[in-house]
Amino acid sequence: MASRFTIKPPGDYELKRDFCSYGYFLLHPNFWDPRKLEFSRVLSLEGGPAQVRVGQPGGVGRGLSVVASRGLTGAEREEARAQLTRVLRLDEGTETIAAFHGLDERWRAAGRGRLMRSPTLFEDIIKTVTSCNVTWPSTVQMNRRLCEVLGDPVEAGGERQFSFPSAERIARARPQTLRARCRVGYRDARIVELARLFTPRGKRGPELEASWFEDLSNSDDAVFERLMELPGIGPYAAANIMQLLGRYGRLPLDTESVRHGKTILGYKGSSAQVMKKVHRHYAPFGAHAFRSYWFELWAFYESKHGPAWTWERDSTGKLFTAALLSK
DNA sequence: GGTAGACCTGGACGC
DNA sequence: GCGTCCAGGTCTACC
Repeated sequence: MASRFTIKPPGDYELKRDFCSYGYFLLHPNFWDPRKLEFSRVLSLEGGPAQVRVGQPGGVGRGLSVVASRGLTGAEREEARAQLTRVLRLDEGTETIAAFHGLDERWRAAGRGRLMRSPTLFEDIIKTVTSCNVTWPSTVQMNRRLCEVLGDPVEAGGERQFSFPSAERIARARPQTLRARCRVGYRDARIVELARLFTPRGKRGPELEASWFEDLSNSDDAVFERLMELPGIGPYAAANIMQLLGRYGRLPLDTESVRHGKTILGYKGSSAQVMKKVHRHYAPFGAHAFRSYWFELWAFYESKHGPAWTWERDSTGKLFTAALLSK
C-alpha cells in the first residue's frame, strides 16, 4: 500500500522551476518527467529503499504531493520529508529569495533563486567528484552506473530503479570495481576513501560529520579549508560543494566559466585572467554571488535548449558538451 | 608560490 | 569500424 502525504513549500515555490535549476536534476537516481511535471527518485530510508514521486498539482506555492512506492512508517515519512526538503531547498524561505532579488533584480520576475541538490551531503560530494575533469555525458554515465552497480533496487512503475549508494556501501567496494563497472577511472580510490570518511567506525561516528559541514554557524573559510583536505576535492569542487551547502559567496570557476566570461561577458585574455575578471564581475552580489553567476549560465543553456523543465534526462546529456555550447 | 605533466573516459573526427 | 585527438579538474613533483 503506497504512502501519500503533502509537503507545504514556501509561498513562492514552483516545482518545475526550482527542481530543474541545477545540472544534478539530470543525474541518476533523479528523474524529472517533463510530461507529468513530476520528479521521482529512490530514497534510502531506515526500513529500506523506497521510490517517491513528487508533484505540485496546484501550481506555484501550493502543496507538494508525495507518493511513495510502499507504505512508510511515521518515522520514515519524516525521514523522506527531511530529505526532500534538502533536495528542493524548501528551507530557503521567501525572505531569503527576496534578499537575493534585492541584490540582483534580473531574476525577480521569473522568481529564480533556489538550486536543487541531493538528499545528502555525501551524494553531493560524489556527484561533484564525478563532474571533475570530465565532460557532462561521462558524469551522467558514472552516476547511472554507480546507482545500478552499488545502489539498492526498487520495483516501481513496472521497472527496476536504484537508490544512490550509501557511503557504507561504497566504502565496502573495491576501487577496481568502481573503475571497471562504474567507469569512474582514476577517481576510483578517491571515491572509496571519501566513502570511508563518511562511514561510521564501530561505535564511533564517521571521521567526517555531515552535520558539521551543514552547520551555518561554522565560517565559510573553515568549511572551505576542510573540504580542500578531502581526496579528489580541489578549489573548483570545494567551491561547488559550498554552494550545495547553501554558501553562495564563492564561485566554482571552471572551463565553462571561461567560456561564459569570453562569449557572454566579453572578457579577453588567458583563462586565468578571464577567471579573475569573472570573480570581480560577480563580487558585488556578495553572499549571493553564485546564484547570480549560475542563473546567467542557466539562462544561456535554456536559450539553447528550451526551458530546463522540458529536458529529458536520458537524451539531454549529449547536448552539454563544450563543443556544442561554444557554437 | 607557481607550473608541467599524468591521470581516465567518451565524444568527435578522419580514414 | 577503427585509430587518433581532445576536453576536463586534481594531484604530485619539481623549480
